[in-house]
Amino acid sequence: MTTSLLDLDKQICHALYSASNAMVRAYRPMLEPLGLTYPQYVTMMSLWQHNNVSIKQLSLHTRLDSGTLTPLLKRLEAKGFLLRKHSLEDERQKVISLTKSGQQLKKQASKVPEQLLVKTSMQEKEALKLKQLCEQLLEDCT
Amino acid sequence: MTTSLLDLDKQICHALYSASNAMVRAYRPMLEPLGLTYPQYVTMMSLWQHNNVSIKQLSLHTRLDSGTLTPLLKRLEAKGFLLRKHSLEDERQKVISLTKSGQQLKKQASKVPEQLLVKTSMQEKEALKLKQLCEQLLEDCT
DNA sequence: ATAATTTATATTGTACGCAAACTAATTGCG
DNA sequence: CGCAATTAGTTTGCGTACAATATAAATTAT
Repeated sequence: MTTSLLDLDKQICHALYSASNAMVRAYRPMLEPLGLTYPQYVTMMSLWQHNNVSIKQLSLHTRLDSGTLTPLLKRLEAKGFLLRKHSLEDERQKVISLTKSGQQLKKQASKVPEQLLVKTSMQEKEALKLKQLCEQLLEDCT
Repeated sequence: MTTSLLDLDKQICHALYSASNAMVRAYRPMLEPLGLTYPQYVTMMSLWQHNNVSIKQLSLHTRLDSGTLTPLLKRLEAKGFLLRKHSLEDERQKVISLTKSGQQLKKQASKVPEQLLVKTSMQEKEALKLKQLCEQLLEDCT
């Protein structure tokens, strides 16, 4: 049993992959009361910042692609959190707009970030470093 | 449009999630010639280190759960990279063992880590920091 | 203006990720 | 010993993730 670059325990990407999955898992019990999955929560966060946007804009901001967003948005619409109207200026586009219910959900969601932080032993400085490194990797992979 | 903890651009987890997805995407063209997806590549890396293991052991090392591994291993078996024999000592267990072809694949795979590194602007020190932070988060979420 | 190209979104098919429920083998305990 | 509890792996069902393909509207180039 020799040692090599392929050793799983040396792989940065495997650590990243596992951490991302673990993070999504940690969110689940907090998001379930809101009726959201993690990607749906990301989408709602985007819409709470910028309402009445096209799917393209939403895709750029959330980094979820349109093939993922189309069915995801249908599910959020089915839950009554948003509407998918087609744009009048450009018939190709759809305009995604929050319903009252979707807007109100933000209040409940506002407790989620702190709930998660409690779980974490990470200092703020470290956390910011992690974010910066992820963004750098993201940049390189794009 | 006010500012809040829920702003997507402030979210560490969103950066992590996006980076992980981007990383898997970046691997794809390198793994496709080997006939592997990223989780399959992770599994093969584990087996190149420790052959003839149970699914439980594989699950602990790869951090993929058994519900994911069962069908994934069937696909790797269908591709001729491994065998799923049942254990003689404990009839509940399966022993996963690489075929000749699965062992030989390691040679081709050995070029993958460097190919990916080339894409990256990250210094080795930074990369190790990223790995360490991911492992810390993983620990906290577990 | 009409054709060619580009753009926005939707659809399809394959492969995870994982909770939950299930099956079968093994262990532990009274 | 015998049965309850545990353990290993499988199955099911839902929701992504994403390449590839399709469709329709808008833009551009001729």
